[in-house]
Amino acid sequence: MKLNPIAQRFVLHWGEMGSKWGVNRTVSQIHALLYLAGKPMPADEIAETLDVARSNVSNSIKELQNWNLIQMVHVMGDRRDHFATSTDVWELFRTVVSERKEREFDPTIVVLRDCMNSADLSKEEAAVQRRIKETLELMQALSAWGDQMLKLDPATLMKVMKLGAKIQNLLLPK
Amino acid sequence: MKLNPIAQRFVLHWGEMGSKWGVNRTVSQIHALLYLAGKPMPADEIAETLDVARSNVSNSIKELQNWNLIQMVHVMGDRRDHFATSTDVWELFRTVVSERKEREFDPTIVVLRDCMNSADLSKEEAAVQRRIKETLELMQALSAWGDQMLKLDPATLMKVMKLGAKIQNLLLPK
DNA sequence: TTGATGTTTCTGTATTGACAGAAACTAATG
DNA sequence: CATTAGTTTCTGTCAATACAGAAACATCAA
Repeated sequence: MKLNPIAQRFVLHWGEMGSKWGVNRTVSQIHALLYLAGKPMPADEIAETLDVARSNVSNSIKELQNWNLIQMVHVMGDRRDHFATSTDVWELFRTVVSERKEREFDPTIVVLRDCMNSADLSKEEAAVQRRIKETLELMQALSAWGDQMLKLDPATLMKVMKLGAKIQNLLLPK
Repeated sequence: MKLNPIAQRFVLHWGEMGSKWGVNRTVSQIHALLYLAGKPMPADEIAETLDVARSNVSNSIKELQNWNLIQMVHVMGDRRDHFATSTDVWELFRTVVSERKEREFDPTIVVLRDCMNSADLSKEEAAVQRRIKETLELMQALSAWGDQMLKLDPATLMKVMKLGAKIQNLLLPK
């Protein structure tokens, strides 16, 4: 599969973005490719299109599966595993946010709670205790809010976002 | 300055977290340290406390300054520059989100817009064009929403978050 | 059961980024 | 203006990660 200039630019840029956010470049590129392709692709074709080693693709696919971002599917008359991602950008967005939250946000909350419950806490100055507590509270609030937002359907979520800062008008008269 | 066990745990964990999100470990550690310390510290004391090279601290401080996360201050009777960060976790949160957005989110929007305006776009399948468009739209919506949320004061923002999914009740009767 | 096709794991190399230590530089003080 | 205290930049080393290529493994069809 040969990429047109725009698709190429998209895939390459997505790879760079991924890097900046701690995602392996090849992993992001593969996902971008499958998203644009919009149809299942076998691993060897992915490797060829992106010009990376077959084994690299294999490992990256495993990673994407762990992130629930791609599914394995089969094509009639083809023995090979094919891989596909959702073409619904909202669904992808929510999957990414939810996975990241689970593996890189919630664990921090656990650590902070742990700190708050530790016997060692009394050794710290009151101000330090307060700051840890405030950090925990902010993160918990964000976490609970995030969970609820993720449950809303895209259309509602979009409405909420469109509302933007006007939301405070709905808030006050209460 | 010697760190108590809890402070140490906090600082180390913050460093790990940073790494996962593409922030240099020392940079995150220094920021965590200054946050907990709650008072200005000179570079050499930071280096000693975290047990890293003086030069490493110097570079990391520069990075934190670029992120608007720390300020240089001076202490009476001390020639050295001291560095301090806000102890308001909300302010920190907003600074980080806003800086990240500016340098790693908005540029992607620019690239996507560019793609949409490119003459090459017609070479792509209609479905590809649509997906790029949808991606751009989602990111623009998020960006605009983020800008507005960042302008709200912490208390309001907290109320919005507390409201959570109940927000859709305010939305429907409209 | 054997060859063909496809997948996964392993091993070594290369690249990147982090970091220490030294050297160079700058500014303040007497 | 030289000495001291402090900061920044530079250079080389180290560690982590990404990656290619090969080998091992699995599955299917004849």
